[in-house]
Parts: sequence; structure tokens; C-alpha cells
Amino acid sequence: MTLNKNTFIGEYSYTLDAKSRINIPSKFRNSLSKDNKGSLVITRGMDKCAWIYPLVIWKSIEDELRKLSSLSSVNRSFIRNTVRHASISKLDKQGRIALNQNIIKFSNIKKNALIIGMVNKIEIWDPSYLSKIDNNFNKIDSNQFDELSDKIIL
Amino acid sequence: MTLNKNTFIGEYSYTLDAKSRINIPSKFRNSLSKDNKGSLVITRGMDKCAWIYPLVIWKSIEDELRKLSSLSSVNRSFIRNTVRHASISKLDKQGRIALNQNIIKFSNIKKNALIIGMVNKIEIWDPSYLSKIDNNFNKIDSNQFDELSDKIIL
DNA sequence: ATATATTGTGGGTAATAGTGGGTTAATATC
DNA sequence: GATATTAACCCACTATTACCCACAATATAT
Repeated sequence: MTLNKNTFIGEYSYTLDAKSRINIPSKFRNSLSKDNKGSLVITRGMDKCAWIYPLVIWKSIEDELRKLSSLSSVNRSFIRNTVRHASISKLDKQGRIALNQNIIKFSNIKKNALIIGMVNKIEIWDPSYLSKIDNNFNKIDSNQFDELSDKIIL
Repeated sequence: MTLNKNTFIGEYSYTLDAKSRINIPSKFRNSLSKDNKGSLVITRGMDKCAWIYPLVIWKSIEDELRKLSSLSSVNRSFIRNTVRHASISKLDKQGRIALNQNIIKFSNIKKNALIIGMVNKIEIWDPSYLSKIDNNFNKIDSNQFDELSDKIIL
């Protein structure tokens, strides 16, 4: 509760109901700053999962995108792919959001879903798919993290 | 008591109660700086144990993570695996924290638990597992410590 | 030695969180 | 314009968590 605003950590397991609604962990809801007014932006992640940003954070991302010149084709496709699948959604009275078919299909979510706090954003995963990814993670030569471990002391 | 703030040394033996709460040694509680407001962050350790950080220390870790761009998949994995098992917890009026099932299972803690001060963080171990690890420690060839002895003068 | 404060452990109760489902309003389709 | 489909809103039930009080054991002070 005393954590930074719009900051999310931890992992939670929830279920999608018949109406494709999923609960947002109450710790995340409490962390959302008031100026979001309960609104989130849902989009495709870089991995096969959903990314969810607080509205105010998303707006700052938009501002960054605005700075990228459309003269570059790399920029154009980057902007397009970042924005085209994004949609705004509001928490209902019980603290849930509705996921649309597009996102559900993309992230291959069925009944069960894993919600993971990623500091500045939230991820929603299909549990079985993520555990596959995890195995690959363990196989990654750990020296890929050597550079990071120089920067961050845990 | 005159030790540096947010610094923990020593070993204590406590029990988990029926609600998975465990006492934090009063010396540790006294060492916690006021700006933590009694909050700690519990996460998985690099060994099979729980790591506990004072909130303010954790926040500085978070701030470092925030600087890592999510365009890099290595960064994404690193962030995910660093924060996904972390959760914030507040000391109750009696000075205990609640451990969640995730952490209990990971560190294989049953009824008895060992709390160890690790200078900047706290570890919680299953006593019987730790004594196994200790045996391995004694087997380590002592020249593995040569590198460390260059860095730290004991 | 006795009184007083602190520490570690147990447990009850009220508030909150997570889930399901029904009803109404909005939008789209024919 | 009538009907079908979807989304928004409301209510209800259960499990979990947070908060409070109690007490025995130890430590500290007088």
C-alpha cells in the first residue's frame, strides 16, 4: 500500500468468467493513482501475453511515440504495431476488466490466467504457456545476465 | 541497537502459526528505519529460501528495474523473474508477517523456520534444509574464497 | 525478589477480495 | 422498426485476509 503509485509487483492466479472478465488484484487496484479514474489500456505484449497500462502511463507512451518521425518505415511499423491493438477499459464495481476476443486469442488464454506485475505495467498470461517460456529462461546461458548484474544489486 | 539502520545480523528460530504468520526478531524490527512504516517485501531468494527486504531498499531495486527497456527480451525476462514472486507485507501489531503459500512451498518451510540476518536483507530457511546446505559449504575448496578475500577484509 | 515491560504465539471477528450470475441499457443486424 | 447480440451495471455468496485482544514466557528495572 505504501508502494509507489502505478507500480505493480507479484503474481496472481485468476479465472476468466463466461463474459471474459478477469479480476485485477486488489493490490494493483490500490496502487493505481486516482487520476487514472479506474481506466486501463490493454494491448498486445511483445511476448505472447496481454500488456495492461494505467491510462496515465499509456498517455506518456503516446507522447513518446509522437516524437518518432514517420519518415522512417521502422518507426511507422513500430508505432502501428504498438497502437493498433490497444483499447481502453474501465474497472467494474468488483474490480474486473473485460478482455476482448482479439487479446484472448493472441495470448491464448482459456479459463485460467496468470497476472504478473512488471513494475510499470501488468501482464496476463496463459499459465501453461508461461511455464514453457520459463523452462527456456532457465536454459539461457546465465552470462546473458552478467551485464545486468553489474547494474543491479539485489 | 546502535547498528546501522536497515541492517540485520544474527540467527533466530521461530515457528509458523496456523495462519502462516512468522515473527520478525525484535532486534530486526528496531533496526528497520521509520520510513519503511513497518513494511517489508518478501520474495524468493537465489537459494531455496525467502528473501525479505525493507520497503525502502526494495524501492531502490524497483527504480533500477524501471530504467530497463521492455524492448529487450532479456530485460523482460529479468524483470519478470525478479518481481513476480515479490509481495509487500506489513508487520502486524505483534511484529509478525504473513508468508504466502507460494513462498512457503518454494522454501519448503513447515512448522519451524530459521531467520537469518544477511546485512541488507533477511533470509528465512527451513532448518533441516539449511543444515544440508551447510555441509556442502564445508566441502567447498577454500581457494574459491580467494577472489572474495581480495574484496573484503574480515 | 518483586514488579513492570517486552517478546513470542494463539485465536476470534469484522472487513475485504474473488467469483458467479441476473437485469437493464446500448449497439448492431435484419 | 423489431429483434439479436453485446456490453454495462447491480446484487449475492464464499473464502481469505486484516485487525484486534489475550496470555504465557522471558527479560528489565526498582
